Amino acid sequence: MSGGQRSSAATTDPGGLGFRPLYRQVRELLVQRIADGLWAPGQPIPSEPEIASELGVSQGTVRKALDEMAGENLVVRRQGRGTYVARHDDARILFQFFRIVPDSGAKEFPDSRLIEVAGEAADEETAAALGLAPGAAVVRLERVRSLAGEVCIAERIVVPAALFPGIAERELPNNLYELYAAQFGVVVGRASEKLRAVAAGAREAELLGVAAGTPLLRVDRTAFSIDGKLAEWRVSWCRTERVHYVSDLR
Amino acid sequence: MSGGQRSSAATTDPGGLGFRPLYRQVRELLVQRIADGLWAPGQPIPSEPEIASELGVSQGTVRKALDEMAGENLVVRRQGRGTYVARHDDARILFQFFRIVPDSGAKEFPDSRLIEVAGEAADEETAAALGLAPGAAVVRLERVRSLAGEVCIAERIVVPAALFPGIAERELPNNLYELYAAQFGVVVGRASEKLRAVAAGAREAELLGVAAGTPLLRVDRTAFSIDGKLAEWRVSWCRTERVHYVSDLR
DNA sequence: CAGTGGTCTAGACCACATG
DNA sequence: ATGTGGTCTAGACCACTGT
Repeated sequence: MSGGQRSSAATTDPGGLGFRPLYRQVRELLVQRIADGLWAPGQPIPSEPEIASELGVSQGTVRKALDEMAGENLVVRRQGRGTYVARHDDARILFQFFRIVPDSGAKEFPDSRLIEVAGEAADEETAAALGLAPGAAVVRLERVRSLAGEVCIAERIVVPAALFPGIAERELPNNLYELYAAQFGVVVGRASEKLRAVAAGAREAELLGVAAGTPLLRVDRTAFSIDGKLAEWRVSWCRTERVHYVSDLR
Repeated sequence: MSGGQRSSAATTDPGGLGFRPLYRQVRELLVQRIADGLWAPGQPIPSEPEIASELGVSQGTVRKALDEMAGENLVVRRQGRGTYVARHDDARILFQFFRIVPDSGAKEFPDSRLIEVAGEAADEETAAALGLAPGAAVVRLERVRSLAGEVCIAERIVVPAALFPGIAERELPNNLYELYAAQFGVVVGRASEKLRAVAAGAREAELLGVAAGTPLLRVDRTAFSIDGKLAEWRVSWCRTERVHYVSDLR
């Protein structure tokens, strides 16, 4: 095995169908260990040489797998220290999942005031959004969020009860994704948002203290765990007189 | 020079200040060649071994530079064929810079109807947005765009006249970024958007055929060329009854 | 077939963090 | 001093695309 490629499942693909590089197989294995909670958020994982010898591949292959994972914010690499499983701490949420920013001033984590939390059966729209059967058990949560001391977001969050057993009876923190990961092993890895301008309805107008009909930014988010499960449906209505939503195109 | 690191400007940094890896220096050089138009959009660049021997570095280092550039959509790599300078064709614009999508149905390139184009002096707001001195020469362009046959976007675009000499006298295509690159050597590499919900003013209401006061999604875009120059300021007002803006968080 | 980018390995040295 | 990740090199082989 001096230079040259190992003969493994990855090489020679006479069928012509899928060809999976070795480093992707390694990546999948490592992601699985995080998804399974074998390596916990905030903790260091074994060093590159350790993983390489354990799996019988070269350090370069492990490196490539970890580099991809770092690019997806699954791990954090710190030169001289080690590679750590990423945490959903406030800083990360702010950077990765929270796009609403005061017009003048830096990003900050919004305060939350809980309005209601209730277990219920999914109606048709909810079931479709979460990929569940109509009538499946879900937990709905409503809250109002403030930025720079001003109420500006009304939020309705719905999650499958099956993924978060007993969540309705819990104390709910401001940062929900950290709770999902730490208490339920559901690590949110990506989300997709759809934005629209809408007129405030009676409910939103009341919660936000604006006149009905006021233009609001409606943000419709679907969040996925790192192993691909649909984890959350969230709709936010936001007053954008003094804040805006940022989107970087690159 | 058998294995081990070359002794170059990159190694040994006793000052402790900036340390620039070799592959970043290579990357900068290659980006410059694209920005200077030495390698034109759509054309293949020399192969990895050619570049490596020209610059006296290993192929792996060139590869790492090109991989970064591919990640920023500056080049496109095609296995078995070569590496090409990325073009601002419709498909890329749609993928990278156009986020408004019909509620049901796939992404499509919007039609444009030009309303007005005029050279003028930058007012204070425009100057601030484009990083120019107030009174600097700019070109303003207004148009209305349709998706799936329905008028849904009113757009005001302002560019510095200095970067685009004579643009006001030209025929203006639907895809402006391709024109910027091909005719003026301004390659747009990234953009930043700020989104708000606003009530339609008289002007937008007229252009879009809605009642004044209708909630509209206002998208405020600042676009930068790959060498970092502020290239365009664009404000779009969008009806979002049947379309929405997508934003992927990952 | 030859040429391109893509993967994999092995080994050396550098920068960084900690003891 | 030791161990971590980061850079750089050299070389082999694989997958893909053309001739």
